[in-house]
Amino acid sequence: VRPLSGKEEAVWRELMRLLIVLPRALDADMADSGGLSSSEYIILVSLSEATDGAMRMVDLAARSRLTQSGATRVVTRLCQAGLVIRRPSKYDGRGQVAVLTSTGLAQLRAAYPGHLASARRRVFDGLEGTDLEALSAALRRIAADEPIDQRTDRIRP
Amino acid sequence: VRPLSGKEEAVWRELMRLLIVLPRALDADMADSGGLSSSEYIILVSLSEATDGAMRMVDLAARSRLTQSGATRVVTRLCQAGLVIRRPSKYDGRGQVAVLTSTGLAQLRAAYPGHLASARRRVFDGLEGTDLEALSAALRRIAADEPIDQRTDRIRP
DNA sequence: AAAGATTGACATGTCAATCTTG
DNA sequence: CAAGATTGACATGTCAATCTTT
Repeated sequence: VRPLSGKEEAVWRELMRLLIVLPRALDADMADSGGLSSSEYIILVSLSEATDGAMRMVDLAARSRLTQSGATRVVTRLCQAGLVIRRPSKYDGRGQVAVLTSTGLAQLRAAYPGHLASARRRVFDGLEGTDLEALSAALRRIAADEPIDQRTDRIRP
Repeated sequence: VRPLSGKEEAVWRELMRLLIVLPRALDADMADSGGLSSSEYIILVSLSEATDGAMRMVDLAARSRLTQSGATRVVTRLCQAGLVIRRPSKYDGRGQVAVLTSTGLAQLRAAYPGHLASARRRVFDGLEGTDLEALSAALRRIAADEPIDQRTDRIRP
């Protein structure tokens, strides 16, 4: 395999730095402001965007890009905190559905301003004058994987 | 704070995806090929680039962007595997120095081709025709922090 | 007191195994 | 048997406390 060119090397280093530094910074911000971890936040956002604030565990795992077991763990935490409720699927005896509670929605809304500020500060403040379309296009090509289709609580094929 | 524009939103989503997906993909590749985790790899690379393959724990932690305690843990693992040796600093009674062994260097070299292939496959194969300079410049501005100065094994001020 | 290094307690999330239903 | 969900065992890395040396 051909070694990295100088420019590639530069991209690689920045990318590796980002992978370490950015999650830490964002998580620290979140801990300060809302008290929600990033995984918890993703789960809540996913639920809030779904119909009736409800999603099956598999879909939730796919959407949040956690393992199924990881999703189970996070949802368990959120249930204990009263932000989410678990109920069995009506259509599939194997299925469990996580449902966002009103408390959960409230907490999510309360966390939003902090997250926004964090995104601005850590990412977009530095990107004034950058071609954002080119940037997101480039990022989209890195570690590209299949898009995640929206599914519903039904029996699966 | 001003909400994210459409373009910003797109960048944000891709960035979040990357932060989750890319480390997993890279770690999986590494586990397959060399048997070194990414933290172990970073530590070994840092040592290999230092004079005499030796570095103080603090500097190693800064360079690898781990906590001091995190660095201690990784180095402990590497010592047990015989890839690194620990010795006290000659100049500072508080200091410990991690030294790359010949076995460690060999293992690092053995892991290199796999890492290169992984970098190409996961990142650069998708970036054909992308302006790499613009990309690394953009990445550099995200979560920017102070650069890490190269230090030596001496008494500190 | 401050810096360097380590350790204990803990949080998080993965993998493999397990249980239930389709 | 395959899919969905969960649990046990484990790896990794952080924070706070501790010990030693400056």
